[in-house]
Amino acid sequence: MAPAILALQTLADLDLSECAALQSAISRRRNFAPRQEILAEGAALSQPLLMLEGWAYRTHLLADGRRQIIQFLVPGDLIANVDGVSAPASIIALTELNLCAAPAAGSEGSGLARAYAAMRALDERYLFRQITRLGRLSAYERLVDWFCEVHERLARSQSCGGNAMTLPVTQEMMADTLGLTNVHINRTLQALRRDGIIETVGKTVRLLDHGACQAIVGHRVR
Amino acid sequence: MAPAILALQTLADLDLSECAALQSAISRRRNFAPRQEILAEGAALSQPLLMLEGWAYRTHLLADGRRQIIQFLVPGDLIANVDGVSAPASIIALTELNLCAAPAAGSEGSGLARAYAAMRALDERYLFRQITRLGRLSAYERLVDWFCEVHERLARSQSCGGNAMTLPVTQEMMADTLGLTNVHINRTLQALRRDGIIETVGKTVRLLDHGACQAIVGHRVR
DNA sequence: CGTCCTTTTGAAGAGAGTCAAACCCCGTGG
DNA sequence: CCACGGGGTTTGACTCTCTTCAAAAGGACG
Repeated sequence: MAPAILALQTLADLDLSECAALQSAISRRRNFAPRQEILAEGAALSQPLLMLEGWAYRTHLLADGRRQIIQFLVPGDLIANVDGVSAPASIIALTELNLCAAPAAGSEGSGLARAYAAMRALDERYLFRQITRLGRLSAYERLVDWFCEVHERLARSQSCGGNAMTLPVTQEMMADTLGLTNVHINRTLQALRRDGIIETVGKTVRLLDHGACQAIVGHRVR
Repeated sequence: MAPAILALQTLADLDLSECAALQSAISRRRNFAPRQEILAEGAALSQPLLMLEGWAYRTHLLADGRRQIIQFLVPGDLIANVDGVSAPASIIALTELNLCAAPAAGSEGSGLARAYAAMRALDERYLFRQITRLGRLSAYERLVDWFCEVHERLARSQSCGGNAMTLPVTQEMMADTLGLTNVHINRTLQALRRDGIIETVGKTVRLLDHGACQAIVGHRVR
């Protein structure tokens, strides 16, 4: 089963015709190479897209070269559109990736409509979380919180095995995501390894002590 | 004309019946006192709301007392809901305020539907901007950028005269919005006054040199 | 095996935080 | 009318997290 369908099914039950519509859309998927721009800032998008496989990221560039990565997009994520409104940030493929047009939701209360709505609500929740992370967490806490979030999102499409996940993300990109420098990311990762919070093998990160993560981040009141 | 209607009209043309529906909703508005909670984090919201008058803010609290203000809500802003999904952050009235249920949009391409969609897109754009602000701007730049954004949003409902606007916001709240401390906000405001960027009289702020603001913030690539 | 990207390390510096106290404004009540 | 109180603002001195700059080391790949 495609990761994207798995992710949507965790949000609402999809009936057979909806799964068929998804499969049909998937059969008309588009492929992107790493570093390829999926959507330019300021461009219009004629239809919502659904991430199928691979990673992308949404980013803002400042004229002096500073970059802020707004969020990463993983399988199951939606790229919403509003007719006549231009994209507020560009989206760039991080890995080889596939996406397709998100099939129409049908009637208001349909499973697909509910799944889309839930996914959009989740998306907003993650944006709020990113704001809190940047505004009020220390570097150490930002990394832990971010790892937890990424794990949660990958788990939704079963794209990670247990507590281990493979992140196609350089330390410089983590820095641009978390509002830090690559140097400081590097040092903070060392601290996390030293403290037995994570274990890294190449690009694979294992969250060793999920309880400790919750404790660190978990002063976040639900 | 109600500020909220003015704001929506800047986003899409509304026909007479839509204005009437808005007026009717406004006649059934609800009033909130300062500091009153409009929506608790984790609570469900049965219908979307429309801000009519006054200010509110959306906020996250951490268990150790740290606070992040996600965004301010001003007249014309929508508070979206998704059935069965709980609110990701609480909303609190900052001033005496009025809001009402957002009237149903009618058919897909109606003026009201387009206005709502455009407002939601704007909202997302401001969230992205807040992320970039927190992640990549200095304290000085954050304040300038934030003042520009607030001005733009108030102007939409004609809630500010020219370049002057009255912000019912303490320096401590600015700090919790911009990821800084109240002490540092205070010192940075002094720098802005010294540099002739802003002028303050009580809670009223005047943006003196809109060009300079654009230049400071304007390395933001459109 | 050389090249390019990424990670790692060191030393020094700056921006923002912390703590504590004074000051100011403004509404309240004696 | 003025002392009182309380939130908000301002100031000073000191600290610390994170940045900057530069260079070395590691790894993947043609």
